[in-house]
Amino acid sequence: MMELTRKGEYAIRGIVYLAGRPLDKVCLLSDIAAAVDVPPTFLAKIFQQFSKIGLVKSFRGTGGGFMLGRPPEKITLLEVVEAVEGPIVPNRCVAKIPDCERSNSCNVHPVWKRVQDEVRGALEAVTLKELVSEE
Amino acid sequence: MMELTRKGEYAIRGIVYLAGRPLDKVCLLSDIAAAVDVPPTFLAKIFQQFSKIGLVKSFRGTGGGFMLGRPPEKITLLEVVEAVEGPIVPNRCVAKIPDCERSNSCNVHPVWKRVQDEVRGALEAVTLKELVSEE
DNA sequence: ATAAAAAAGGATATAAACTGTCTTTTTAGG
DNA sequence: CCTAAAAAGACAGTTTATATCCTTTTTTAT
Repeated sequence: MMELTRKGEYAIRGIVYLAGRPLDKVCLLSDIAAAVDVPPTFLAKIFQQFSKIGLVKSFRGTGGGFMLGRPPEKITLLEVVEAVEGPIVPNRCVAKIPDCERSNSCNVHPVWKRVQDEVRGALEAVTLKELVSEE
Repeated sequence: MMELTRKGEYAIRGIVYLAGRPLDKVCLLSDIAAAVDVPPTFLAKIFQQFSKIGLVKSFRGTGGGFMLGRPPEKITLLEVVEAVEGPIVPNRCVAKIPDCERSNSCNVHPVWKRVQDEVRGALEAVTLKELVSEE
């Protein structure tokens, strides 16, 4: 239960790798994909999503590729995960548009709210800077 | 992401309802299903899983049905959820048999471990007793 | 201008998981 | 023996996940 999908896993690997490269250098998608061992076509879709919300900057044409959209310490793991997986919603009742009417009377509801807050908190507390392995 | 399935939702509804009934009374599955608005055949599968691990006691034949296997204050929400959804595993790397070898060197790994611990903790802190609505 | 490089976008395909239903079997009571 | 009820197993439709492929657009270099 509550499992990150491949897409999420790949997304993290890809952007963490990018965060570990020289920040002013454009990286080829194919290079990133090879480095983190992810199908290039799949990673392309992921980076398109990143690009749309500014998590990465993309450059087309010869010499093109990707750069981090912001310094690594300004990008949280929560942003990365939600970019590709959507919002953290442990149960429908705590979604933005909940599809459960009894939320008010339901005693389980606050539990899911708490789970949601804790997960979001844990992911928001971590930035890409802390995730790049320094050696 | 991280969403409880219908099965999980139904499981909670069903067993919380049972916990709110007189504890020594056997309840018909069909009655429970009707009360909590869940397809009876689906709920049957769920209660079979409950029964196997002793969360509920089942009685076959005429006059049969289900009873809570333990007092409500001795059953946690975590048990109920894991009974039908399997273990709480936000990422494969924190599963019992992880399929990621780099767990040692990976900086993301401790984050998922933390998420796992917090979710489990939040669900374990709540018992069925607290979930039955008293009015 | 043209060709080549690279990302963007769209369509498609396969497999797995989710959400059930149906049928048969087992157990218990009257 | 007959009926009530859960257990067990098979099956089916839908949705989501996991990609891949192809075409288009943008940019750069020749």
